[in-house]
Amino acid sequence: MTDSARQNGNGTEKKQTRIQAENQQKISDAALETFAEFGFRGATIDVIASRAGMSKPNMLYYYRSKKDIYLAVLENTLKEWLAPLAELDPDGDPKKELNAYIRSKLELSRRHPKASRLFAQEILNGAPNLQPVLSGSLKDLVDRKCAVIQGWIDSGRMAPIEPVHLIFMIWATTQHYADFQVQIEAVTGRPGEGTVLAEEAEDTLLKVFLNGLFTKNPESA
Amino acid sequence: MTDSARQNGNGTEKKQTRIQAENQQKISDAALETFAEFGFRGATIDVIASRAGMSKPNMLYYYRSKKDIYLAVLENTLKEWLAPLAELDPDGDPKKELNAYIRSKLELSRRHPKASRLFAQEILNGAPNLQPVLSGSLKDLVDRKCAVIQGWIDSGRMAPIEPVHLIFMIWATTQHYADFQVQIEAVTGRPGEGTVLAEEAEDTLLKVFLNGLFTKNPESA
DNA sequence: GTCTATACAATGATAGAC
DNA sequence: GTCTATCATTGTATAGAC
Repeated sequence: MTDSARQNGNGTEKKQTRIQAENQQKISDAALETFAEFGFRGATIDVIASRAGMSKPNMLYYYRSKKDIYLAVLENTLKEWLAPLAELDPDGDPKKELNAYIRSKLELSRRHPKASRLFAQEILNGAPNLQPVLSGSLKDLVDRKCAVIQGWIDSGRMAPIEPVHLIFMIWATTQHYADFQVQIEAVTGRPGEGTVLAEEAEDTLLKVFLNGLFTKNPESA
Repeated sequence: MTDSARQNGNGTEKKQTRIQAENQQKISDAALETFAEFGFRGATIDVIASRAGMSKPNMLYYYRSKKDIYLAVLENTLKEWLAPLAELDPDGDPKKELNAYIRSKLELSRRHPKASRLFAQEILNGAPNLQPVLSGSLKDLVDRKCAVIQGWIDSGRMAPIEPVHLIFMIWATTQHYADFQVQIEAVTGRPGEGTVLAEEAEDTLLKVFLNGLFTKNPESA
């Protein structure tokens, strides 16, 4: 099958490959949507093919199996999902750095809510495919950034909280607008406005986090 | 079938009913665990019956269908899940009230993580069974509590944030420890310690929220 | 590359003996 | 109440024509 996409002697390999790429993209989009909604086991290749606008066997011409499709979309979205945290700069101003991190995470949640829900499903399922990443490169990254935050705390530049729990707080609050979009729209009575609501949340999130972390001489709890 | 549980002339109806109740409990526990992990479509009655320690037909003697089991566990956990918010007392001290709310939500997440994950699955699936509740009684409750919080803000007793987003922030941060338990354990390198980690989070959560909301004259963001 | 037809396994649910 | 056996349906994947 990869062969048929390659056997083309006149230098127009790109043309063949483009059709393939377009279909793979359609499949990826449909698969992301479906896996994000129902998880790996709940999603069916039938529904994915239907949403991708092609027949089931044709879809399986591009990916051997349901699992192959799943792993492809999971990996596709993995890099960009972990990217923002890496930007936290030890030499920057703590308040500006955290402000930027919260904003970029919230924007990611707004722009790629399905990716967020896909990860949520994978984690809820016990992270059978992501475990190595979570306890490997992600843990390493988090450890490093916790050290950065701890450094800011030790030099008295922010409130003394537990860095790792602050990171979890930021993940939770930002991803919430993607993962629980349906609930948020229902509770606010604003169906279809998930993206707008996530935008409107930015003010409150930043106020609470930044005021909470960077106010001098807080009253004792 | 309900008949056979009732036809018992000697007043020991409780004895019959107890067996039934015990089995229903076993099924509920197994179903909660399974639906929380795989969602409605991903969970199989085979796995549920196996985890409940009984045969598939026997389980279906207690509940007609997979959907019946699902709706039962969903409803079972619904009331207690929505309870804490109702306690927010307009006449109480804002800081104490929010402190108590955050603590009770976090405790709920710690004590019933599977219930939390069950709701997460239902929401991710598009809340096909909870929609009426979300946009009905839950919306009403949230609306009322938002008014309470807005009252506190208007009287200058807490920082001017958007009440509904504050509520979402609290839901997100507390439920995160249940819903993403696998990730949290992996990232911290402390497998099996999800409950402990949620306990340890309390300090940081309360510091950020209370300092963020109740500090006078915050620096501007 | 795309389709129809189909093999084969998994799943939800029931029948009927005990 | 509980079991074994079974059935209808759905779901994954492949065969093979075009």
